[in-house]
Amino acid sequence: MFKVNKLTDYAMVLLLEMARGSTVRSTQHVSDRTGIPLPTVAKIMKSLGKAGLVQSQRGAGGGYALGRRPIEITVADVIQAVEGPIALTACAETSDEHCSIEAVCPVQGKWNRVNRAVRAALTEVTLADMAEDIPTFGPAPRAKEEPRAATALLAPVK
Amino acid sequence: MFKVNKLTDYAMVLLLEMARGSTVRSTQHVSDRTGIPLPTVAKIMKSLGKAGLVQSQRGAGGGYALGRRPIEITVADVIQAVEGPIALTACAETSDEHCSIEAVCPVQGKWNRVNRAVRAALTEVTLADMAEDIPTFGPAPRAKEEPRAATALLAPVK
DNA sequence: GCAAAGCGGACTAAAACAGTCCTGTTTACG
DNA sequence: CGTAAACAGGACTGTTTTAGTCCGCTTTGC
Ligand code: SF4
Ligand code: SF4
Repeated sequence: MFKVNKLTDYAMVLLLEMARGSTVRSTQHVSDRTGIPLPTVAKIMKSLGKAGLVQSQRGAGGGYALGRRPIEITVADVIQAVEGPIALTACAETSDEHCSIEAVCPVQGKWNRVNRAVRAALTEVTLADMAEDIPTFGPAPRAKEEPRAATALLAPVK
Repeated sequence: MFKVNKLTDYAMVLLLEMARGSTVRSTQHVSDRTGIPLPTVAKIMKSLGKAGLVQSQRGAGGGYALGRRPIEITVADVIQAVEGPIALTACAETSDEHCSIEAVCPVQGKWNRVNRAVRAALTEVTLADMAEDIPTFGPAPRAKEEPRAATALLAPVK
């Protein structure tokens, strides 16, 4: 089953939610909106932050906002932020690992072509593409009543 | 670390080795040639066999040969044979799984575009492409002296 | 008939992942 | 200036996947 990490998938959900406005949102808020558990949201946000995909505002009333415009964030960026380098095999040029056969393997480097093709495919699609006609989030938040009083107050924009 | 299964990688090595001639080879032989442990080779061959990528010949002097021409075997084929369907997310069209957010997730289906792009990239590269100027295998077999007496005798071709 | 080889599937150890938690730092605001 | 909200960083743990092995059965050439 060739697939992306579940956390990567979630990261995309979070980013898409955040793409709906440029206000700063707390992890709590985003968690409620998406249904993804709070600690998990926090963890993912940290990864995204390090990669610069989101900006953080610390302190009371703080939270996260997109680090750059949706059209400048590619799926490849998200994967790399959460999972690390995209390297289909241990011997790929983008990898830092090594395989046990590496010394004698005649396939050495042959995967690079595939690797590049996949990366190109992942770089083609941006957050903006995926955000197209996504209306609002699901059938409304989860349980707890809308908890955005605090954050709404200091929404920097709009 | 976005990567393919190690077994998939090995599968490619095996197929590439087999692409060098149309004779039937035993798993033992292929194992010696590639340095991949015998039981592992056997396991991979079974997967490849089910997918039709290799043909098997049972009984004494039996073994495996490619199931079709190298140009007709794509990287996507190999991945699917070993790992199962290529479905980047649980909600992808090619997936048979389901995710916990699926009901309320507005991203639903948005990954299909990415999924298709990746599959296309993987389908573009064939075994023939990867086999280009691969001379012989490594610095010679492993330890044990060349053990191909038996199989060489009944090589159907060439 | 015997031995070589594949077939199917069960099993286990090791690694990766998903999720949680805790301790510390920054910052708004009363 | 104290308090509480919120992020930062990292350790930890239970679960799931993966990689690798093994065994008993079937097929087939000699
Ligand atoms: S050296 Fe060969 S076996 Fe090892 S990762 Fe590269 S292609 Fe795969
Ligand atoms: S429904 Fe949403 S969270 Fe679930 S797999 Fe699809 S995109 Fe990911």
